[in-house]
Amino acid sequence: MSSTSGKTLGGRRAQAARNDEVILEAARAVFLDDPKAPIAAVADRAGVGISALYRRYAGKEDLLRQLCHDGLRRYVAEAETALAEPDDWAAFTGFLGRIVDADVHSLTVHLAGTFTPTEEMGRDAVRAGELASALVDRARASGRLRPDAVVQDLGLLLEACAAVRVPDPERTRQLRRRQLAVLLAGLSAVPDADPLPGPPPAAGEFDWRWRRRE
Amino acid sequence: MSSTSGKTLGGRRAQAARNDEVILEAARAVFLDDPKAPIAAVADRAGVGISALYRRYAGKEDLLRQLCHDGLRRYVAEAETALAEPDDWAAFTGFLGRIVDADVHSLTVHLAGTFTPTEEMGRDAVRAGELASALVDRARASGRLRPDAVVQDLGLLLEACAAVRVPDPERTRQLRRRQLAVLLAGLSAVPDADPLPGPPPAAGEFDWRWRRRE
DNA sequence: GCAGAGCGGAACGATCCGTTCCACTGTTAG
DNA sequence: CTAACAGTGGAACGGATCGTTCCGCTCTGC
Repeated sequence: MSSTSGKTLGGRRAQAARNDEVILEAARAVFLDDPKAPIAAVADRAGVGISALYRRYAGKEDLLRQLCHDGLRRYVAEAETALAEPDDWAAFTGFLGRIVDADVHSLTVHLAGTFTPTEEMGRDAVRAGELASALVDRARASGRLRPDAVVQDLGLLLEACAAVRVPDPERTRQLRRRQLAVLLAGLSAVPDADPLPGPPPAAGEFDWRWRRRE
Repeated sequence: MSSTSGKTLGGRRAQAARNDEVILEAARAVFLDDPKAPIAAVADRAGVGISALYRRYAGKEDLLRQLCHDGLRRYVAEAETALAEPDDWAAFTGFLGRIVDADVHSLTVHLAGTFTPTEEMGRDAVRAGELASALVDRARASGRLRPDAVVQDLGLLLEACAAVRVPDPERTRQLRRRQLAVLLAGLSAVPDADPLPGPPPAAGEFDWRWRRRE
């Protein structure tokens, strides 16, 4: 098609550039469905050969790390968006809705432990925690969130939504929304409610997920 | 020790009888932790050799089937116990608490699809569904359960609790109890509550889990 | 004392999977 | 026009894993 440089490349270069995107998309879909899927499954799904993968990533671990880091960045971005929302409760629920819809939890937590994390990921994880804390604090201060809810309950909530899973992705999204609605109703402040039982989840209690497994 | 027949066997026979129990217990623990653990892990955990396993079960599939069926029977038994409880809401919540504590959900659903089920299991599954329906209907009729909750929401709830998982089993139980409390609060009837979104989970929508995977 | 039930665990064969490697193809610089 | 080569498909390789079998040993029950 067109020539040496400019917006739209033609021929081989364009195909390569498009493959960058196609491969990442396929990897997301495949590893979301099964965190320990073989790398060949990603290639198949993307409709490319295995070489196309290894040209871009040093190995499986590299791809997984990138995918997970993308999820983490998305989490941070959505949290920042939410903090800009004036309504405290809407910020909280809107944030969770978007995270659930985008399946960010599966991208991060379920992939963790399959690779050695970078230091930058550690920093982003800390930042994610801070932002989440801010959102929870605001929601609690607004009086809409029950007083005995803590930040770590977000982890339980997201895990609960991510656990919902049927073959059809769109139906999965609907059912997760329903699950989220139940959980949010359960986390809403109501007068004379029984307090939540047991010691609340503590900071760092879920850190083991990030340590290398296997 | 003692002789040919009687309550307490001594020696080899006794060891064999005890192994029956030890092996089942080890299998439960191992496969609850990882549904596709190798069979050798069960032997190790039980402190026996692999032969001791194969003497009792035709193969891995056989063991998994038995384990799953045990879970199903436990589910049915707990549901029957619950139906005998006069207080409608206590029957409902008590049932769920016991199922969550015993991790029956992991024993059944997470093991399903790894073996070809027997007809008897099919019948037990139907019965389990009927009993669960009865419990939900009673809870809803009592006015304590929100009107737009359906039986299949129990599946989502149990999945959500089973998804909570930390290395320490006792702590896992505590956190699951907390999760259960949130979900039950969310499923409780409150005046002027927003209805749950989306088409509710339908009958048979989760049957695919029981079809053979891999 | 002996037949054999019960057992431990090595060995085997079948997959499965990450990674490497090579032949091929269309593009692009000169 | 053509030589180099970036980009690619996919076969092949080596290692790991796991279910199952098998053999030799022990200790019991008669």
